[in-house]
Amino acid sequence: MRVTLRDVAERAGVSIMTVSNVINGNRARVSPETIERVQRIAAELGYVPSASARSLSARSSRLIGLLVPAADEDSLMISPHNVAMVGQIERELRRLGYHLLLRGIANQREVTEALQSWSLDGAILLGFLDEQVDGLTAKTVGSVHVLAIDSYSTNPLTIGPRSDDFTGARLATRHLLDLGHRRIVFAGPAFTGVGVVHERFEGYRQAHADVGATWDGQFIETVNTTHADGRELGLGLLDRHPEATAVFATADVLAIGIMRGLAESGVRVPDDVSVVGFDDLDLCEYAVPRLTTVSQDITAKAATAVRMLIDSIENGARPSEPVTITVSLVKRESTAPAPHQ
Amino acid sequence: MRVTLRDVAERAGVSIMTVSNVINGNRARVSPETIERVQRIAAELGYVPSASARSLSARSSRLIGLLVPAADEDSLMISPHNVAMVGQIERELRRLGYHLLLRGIANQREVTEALQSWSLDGAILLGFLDEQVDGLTAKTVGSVHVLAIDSYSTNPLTIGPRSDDFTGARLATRHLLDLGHRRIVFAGPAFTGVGVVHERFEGYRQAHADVGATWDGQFIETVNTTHADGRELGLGLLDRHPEATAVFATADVLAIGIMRGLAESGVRVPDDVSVVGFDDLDLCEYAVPRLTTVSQDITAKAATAVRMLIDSIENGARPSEPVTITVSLVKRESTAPAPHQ
DNA sequence: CTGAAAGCGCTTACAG
DNA sequence: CTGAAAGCGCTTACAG
Repeated sequence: MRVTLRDVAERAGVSIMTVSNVINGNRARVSPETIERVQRIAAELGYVPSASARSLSARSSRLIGLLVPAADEDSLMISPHNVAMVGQIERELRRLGYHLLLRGIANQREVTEALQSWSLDGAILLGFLDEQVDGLTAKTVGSVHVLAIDSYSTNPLTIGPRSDDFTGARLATRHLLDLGHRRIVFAGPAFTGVGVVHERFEGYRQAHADVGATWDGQFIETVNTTHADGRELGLGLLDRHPEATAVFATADVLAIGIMRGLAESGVRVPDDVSVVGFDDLDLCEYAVPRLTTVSQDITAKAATAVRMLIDSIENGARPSEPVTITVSLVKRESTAPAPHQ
Repeated sequence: MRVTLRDVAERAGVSIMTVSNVINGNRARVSPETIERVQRIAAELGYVPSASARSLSARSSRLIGLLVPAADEDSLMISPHNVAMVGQIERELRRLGYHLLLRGIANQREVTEALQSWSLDGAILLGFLDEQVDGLTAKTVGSVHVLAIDSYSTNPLTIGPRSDDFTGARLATRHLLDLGHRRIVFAGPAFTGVGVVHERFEGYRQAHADVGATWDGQFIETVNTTHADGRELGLGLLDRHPEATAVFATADVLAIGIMRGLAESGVRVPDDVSVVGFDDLDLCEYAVPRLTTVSQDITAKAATAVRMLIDSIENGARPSEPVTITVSLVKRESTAPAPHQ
């Protein structure tokens, strides 16, 4: 049987309320001797507060949901980049005395269920598309504080942190331009007028403008963010773009696939073609050659997300605008001066 | 304000109990018309049951904890291999109507707190050392059903699934032996007389015995399971073992590091030295050459873990012995016939 | 500094 | 087929 407040109270010869006050650190209300005695007895008995009882009677559950998209019968769709986020988020929440409920979301309707059933104090959306974030309304989220990571949705309910995608792409492209490259392929998934990929594309464009380089729409290659698609692109790259001397890929996995495709078709990286990625996964260090890429500060992003959310929960300070997390360029071995043509 | 059973009951003109029965599918007890009406009204009102109220009054919380080791101020220590496990476990639990609480554990004492505070129905230990698993007693786990994945601890409280490490290593080593290799280095972390690495070592030894090959204790290389340590080993491998023609590494990341070290020191893989890994991470396909490795059936392992745990919870059928998950050898490009010496 | 009462939203026997 | 009562373990005003 579980040890309850009542058990501790009886043993200590005080009321349940007093024990509750001691456990919750409302010390001003209890005499030092009582505090000491109650704490000792609680420890002896191995008392652990019941979180469900707490969340039922108090307004707060100290439970945060981490919602991640999941195709219906599929596993969670956590990208390698987001994996690190999960670990960091858990750590930050634990440090602040919150617990984490990890939940895959197969369809919009599940969001409400996920948020309400455990009376979550808040929730973090990780890896959702902007359209999905747009779809959240006051009705679906209720009174739960929600925050989306890496979202460019303008939904005021979900404002959170995101990496500086624009600057990252601009740095990466500028690095290539500075090395003398003028025919740089942009490789990434299809994009619209808003969102992560769009921002990275704009950064790529801006870098060209920064140095007065012309830029050609021909150089956009739309591919899925997979190693296989990257390899495919790498294999045919110089057939499609004989003048190209560099590639900026919107993800490391993609970039590494491209490097493989290039290698298999006899193109040397970086001697013939330079390649830059985005994310700075561990993978980059393992690749041959080591991949030059844009590094995101995952720890900062996770910590910021948690801080914003908890702030919003505890102080009612809903953020008014997104926080941008700084990125940096990590130069490794996959980029070199443009070859003379 | 939250919609409660009472709200639905009032609107439907029935008692709270009847609504509860309908929501929980105890249909035998309610007339079809009432069921229909209650369901319609619950949907209209957007009723979502309160999980904390449920778990407080019922014996079941339908909450499963996923406990993962975490150094005190550190992020979760989830290996690449275990990442996939998390996603699969969440999916299986969701399919069965359970929720997942993800919790980092910095010290043994936190286990009790984690298990009791949310009245977990059960918990899965992922990535714990056998010694830590050994330390769990009836007192620390209370009445919570617990299961450890990939553990060789003999603790009867934590019996769960684990990959067939012995057979995996045996297959990998046999593959090398069949290719004519007779000087095969075993590279892995330090191990004792029990545990995952020990099992893999025994498999390595057994494979030698299977073909009547002699085996030399000199060939054991103790390294951390990191790319950096692998590279270090690869760099000096032929200095330390001039006769070696192959390496069996207990992890893919390690194997890929070894391949890099070998390449950097001018040794060709697989022409001069063959390398085999363990895990079959996505990484293996990205490596150059693609890594031959032992594949674990992660989906099966996760599904088995969840099935065993839920079975234990719902039917009181505590497993009496561990379930071994089949492994297989995936031949890729990092292994070739032994060179003539 | 300490306590008795009400209530959070549900489920579980027990009646009818 | 349907319901009234008790209780799960806590917290929140409100008294004293």
